[in-house]
Amino acid sequence: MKHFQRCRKMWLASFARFITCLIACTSEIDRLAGLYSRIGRGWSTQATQEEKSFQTEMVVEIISSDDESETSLDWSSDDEIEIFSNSIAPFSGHVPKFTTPICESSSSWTKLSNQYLKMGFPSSMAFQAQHVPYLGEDRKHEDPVFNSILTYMALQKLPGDFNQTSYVPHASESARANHVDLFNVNSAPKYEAVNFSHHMGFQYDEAFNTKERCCNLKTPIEDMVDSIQGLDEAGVERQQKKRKVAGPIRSKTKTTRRKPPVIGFGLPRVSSAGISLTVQRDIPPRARGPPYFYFENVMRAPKGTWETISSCLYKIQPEFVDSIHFTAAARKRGYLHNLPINGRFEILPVPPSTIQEALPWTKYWWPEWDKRTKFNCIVMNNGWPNDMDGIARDLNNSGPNPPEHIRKDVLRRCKRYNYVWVQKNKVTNLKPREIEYIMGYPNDHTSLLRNDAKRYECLANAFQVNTVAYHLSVLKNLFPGGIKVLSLFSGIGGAEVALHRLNIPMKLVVSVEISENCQRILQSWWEKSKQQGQLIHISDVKHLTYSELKKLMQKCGGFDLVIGGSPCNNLSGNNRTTRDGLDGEHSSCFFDYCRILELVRDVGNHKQLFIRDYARVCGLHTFYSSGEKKKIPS
DNA sequence: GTGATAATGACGGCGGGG
DNA sequence: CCCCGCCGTCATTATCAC
Repeated sequence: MKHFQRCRKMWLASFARFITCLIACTSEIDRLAGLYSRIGRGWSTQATQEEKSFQTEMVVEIISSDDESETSLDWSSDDEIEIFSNSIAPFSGHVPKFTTPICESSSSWTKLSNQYLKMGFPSSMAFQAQHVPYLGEDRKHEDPVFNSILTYMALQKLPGDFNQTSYVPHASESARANHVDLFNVNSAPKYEAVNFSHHMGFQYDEAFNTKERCCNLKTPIEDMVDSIQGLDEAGVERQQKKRKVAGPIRSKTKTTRRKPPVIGFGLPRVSSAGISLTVQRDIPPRARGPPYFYFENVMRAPKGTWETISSCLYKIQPEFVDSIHFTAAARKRGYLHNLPINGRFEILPVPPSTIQEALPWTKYWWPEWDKRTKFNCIVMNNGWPNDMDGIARDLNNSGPNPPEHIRKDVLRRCKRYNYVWVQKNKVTNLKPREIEYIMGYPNDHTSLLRNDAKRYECLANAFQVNTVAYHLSVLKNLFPGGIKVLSLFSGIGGAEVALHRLNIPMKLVVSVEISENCQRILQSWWEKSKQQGQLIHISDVKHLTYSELKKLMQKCGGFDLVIGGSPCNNLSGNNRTTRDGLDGEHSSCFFDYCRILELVRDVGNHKQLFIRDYARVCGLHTFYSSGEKKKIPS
């Protein structure tokens, strides 16, 4: 098996290289065509109908895991797709000459700026264009400038929170040497370039399509490889050889059960175009919506955690999704919900899918031996100056070709803290606005916090908007007139931003969030994005008692969606001191989520509540200690 | 008190090798 | 099947300067 896996990897890598060549041609044509056609007609304020329908067509549903009985679910998983995407070289490797870093304090108009002005770009943008490191004598590489300007234009014309005013660098950011912060690139949509993963998914699946295979993640990877074997006969020969040595693969899979992959029920960029697949998901009748619910938490929780979560939430199987399929950073999370899973679509614009697309200016100092194309999970600890200086010291002391052990150590630290290259041999961590961009939030969403550490904390605890929006997109047709949301553990409002990006009107949002900073951020965004509905803040889930909730629901007429990701502090692998599982101080709020969800459902259905219902929901856990017991009607 | 800086492993999945 | 090393992880806490 291991021989075969190695062989499979090699084969997939070679196939990826083939596709890369193919795409290098097609995407360049597409890109240029798109670029110049947009120059002609300008940017549309929103995605065109064609773009929308194309996106919709790309949506198919794929079964992600084996259909075993719920008693023998195995929540651990691996990611076959990642192997595929990671086998691709990060970028071409051609690094244009860039000798003089362009200083942000430069105020003179360059010839190029004037050219852009003549083309009709606003002066502010033309001015910013000269701050891009592509400029200089090597004029072959000015396309990225164009792209940046165009994305900025799209940004300016996007509705709602994406048409913020121009970015003025803070003093601290200005001091960030050589890091040319092409302001709105950070929050810019990515219309201009054909998304690589997107293409990969399309082409990859096309290969299946031509073989008339059902592209189904339930299909063993061996079959997938078989189905595209025609493209690489040599690979098949190698595979067959290995098989002879290693023995029949399928007989082995009977004894060693394949774990479900780290992807959910169909992902847009790893699915096939034009193949309609449906998913039969077993949701017990008593769990069906409305009201709908959506729960999120870390995938790599201590053993048994997701079994407990599932058993408390109607034994529905969670879908495990890595946001790496939606943006440039990994974020392995479990999502448990009773939403429909057919008819999902991605929100536009799609975010950049690689580091190089998200932060293009880092390419120039990016050493060829750093093969990263994706960030690891965005966490609170982003490294510290001493560590970054240490990397520079190590590399400077080791000459132009650092030895293997130095490279390995540097790479390990870069991966751990998501460092990016901003000078020769110099790295720095991601800045808050860059994280906002990758996480799918509007520019400066958290900027009212002056403390960067607090911003990092808020963002590390937030939803990845594109991923969540993909799941919530099915609500668009269900609630055309607007939706009433109970948002538990709202944080910085990932769910709200996602709904807004989906253009689903929020008639009412009751946000339960204990952090005042997060409340302020959500309130600020709510006003800034000119929401028409009502936003109510509640400070703590513990305050949302039966009587309070009943009062609330009588006033508003019930909720359509209960959404939230309970605190992960005691579940995260990063926690070295208090990783206590669901019994932990913070993570036990999960049981409050269950309690409130059940209340919403029962009050909404005008059911009479019994103590045994609470006991069922809460187990023998925290609920009875919160003083609520006395208020339970008997 | 606040903010910046810096240091602190364990756990579980995974894959290679015997 | 087991062992072992590698890898990644919505974090917490002590210390110091202001």
